[in-house]
Amino acid sequence: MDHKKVINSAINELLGLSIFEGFERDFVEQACAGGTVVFTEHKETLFKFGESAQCFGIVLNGAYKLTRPSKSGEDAIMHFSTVGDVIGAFIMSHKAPCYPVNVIAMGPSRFLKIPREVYIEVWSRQPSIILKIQNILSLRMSQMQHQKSMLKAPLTCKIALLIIDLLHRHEEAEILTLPLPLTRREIADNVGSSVESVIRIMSKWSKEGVLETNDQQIKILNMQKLIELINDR
Amino acid sequence: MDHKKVINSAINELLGLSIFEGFERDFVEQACAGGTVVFTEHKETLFKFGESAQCFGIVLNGAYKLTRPSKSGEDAIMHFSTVGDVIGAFIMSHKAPCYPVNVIAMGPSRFLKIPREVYIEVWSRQPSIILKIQNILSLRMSQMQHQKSMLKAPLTCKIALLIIDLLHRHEEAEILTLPLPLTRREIADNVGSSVESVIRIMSKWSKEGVLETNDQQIKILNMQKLIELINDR
DNA sequence: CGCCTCTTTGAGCTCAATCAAGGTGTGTGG
DNA sequence: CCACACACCTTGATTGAGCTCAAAGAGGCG
Repeated sequence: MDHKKVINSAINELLGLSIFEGFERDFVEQACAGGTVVFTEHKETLFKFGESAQCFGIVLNGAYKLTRPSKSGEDAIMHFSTVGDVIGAFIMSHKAPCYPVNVIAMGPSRFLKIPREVYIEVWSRQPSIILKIQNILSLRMSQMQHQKSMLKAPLTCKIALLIIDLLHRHEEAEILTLPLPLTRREIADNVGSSVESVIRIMSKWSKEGVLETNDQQIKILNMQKLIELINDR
Repeated sequence: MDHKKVINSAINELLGLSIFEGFERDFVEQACAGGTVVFTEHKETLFKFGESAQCFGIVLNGAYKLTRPSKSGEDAIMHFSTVGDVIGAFIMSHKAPCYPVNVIAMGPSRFLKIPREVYIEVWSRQPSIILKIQNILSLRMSQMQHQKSMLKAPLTCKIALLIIDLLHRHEEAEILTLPLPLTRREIADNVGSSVESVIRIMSKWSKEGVLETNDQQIKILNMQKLIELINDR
């Protein structure tokens, strides 16, 4: 059966991710029972803010942005989820969970979607996996806090921080290209500024040889400079 | 033995808090094994940012602010913890945990301090309690996200949001006084602005009869107005 | 070709930061 | 008991980082 095959290969991918590090294949299969692999194309919405949350899951491929509506026009971006990130698991244990963010694909992406019941019956009974999730949440939290501590810093710092954070998603230190396609608008919506300001700062960096972008792929040339910017003020 | 008595009365208090709602007294006693009740006076530091985290615990009384150092002078305030809030539990399952924030008392406060081993041996083995903690974390997260979505909103909105959030800590809707003493500087450090700006906005509100403050106790007179401010833009 | 998204640049303006100065209340030591 | 330091609050004047508005070029796509 085709469906079965797809799930199996997805599970193989999962075994390589940090969340299931050290788990038996058997358990992972249980944890993904009833799961389906969803393909989303660029800008397609996976979950919608405020809707009843019947599923959670794991990013297999590509990236998603988590946004919240804000009256002032554009939605604010809360977080960028890349491969291996868990989305929606934190709220599965609520009584009547609603998604606290929109989840929108950035480029074509793949997601393993798992029904809430499986969380309740399998995940939430296994302390080791809840703790893994808690670690993911706590990492996300710590990123947000770092950002928050830079509220009074100039915009350059905030953008530099975002770039460094995204770069640190790779295990390997030598990779210098951001793991996801990123528009200036998305950067602005994440750091809470306007597109124009982001553009002004980044074109200055391009001229100075700090980074280069083609087709929304951002490559860092002078990492040291960015780190200095973050620490300086 | 005196120590025993203190702990016992602390456990009685805990049974009334939402985190241990529906738990047996027996389990709560295990969960607090080795715990000590700590008194901290105003401005005293309970935990220090970056230090090895050997303890976590629960606020019994009063309030604490969680801050992060930021090069630009004053520390940024990440969160205000009031009665029943759990501090530090999220990082207990890390390999070599360090406190990600300073924890500083706001007014004389009481805290039940529990050693890390108890977390590892008791808390982390009990899914129901990990889930409770996850809910607390997720609430805190959701507050931060709400704040983040207001990044582009004018300062008035941010302050109004903070006040409403703190007010919602009470179960009872009719209480209109903030549950903790709050200086203008602390408000500024939380929303990421300067003291002077906060003062300008709040004195305007005082004149308009939206709220009144005496001795750092803030009382809301016109809640509706604040809610409008948040929603308007 | 027209439509759309993304990027870019310039000009002007605004909100809130900064700087400066002064007021009040509390604690501390001579 | 007074002098001093310190924390907090207040108000005014000045300034600047970043926002808004406007206009336009560069792909990509049906």
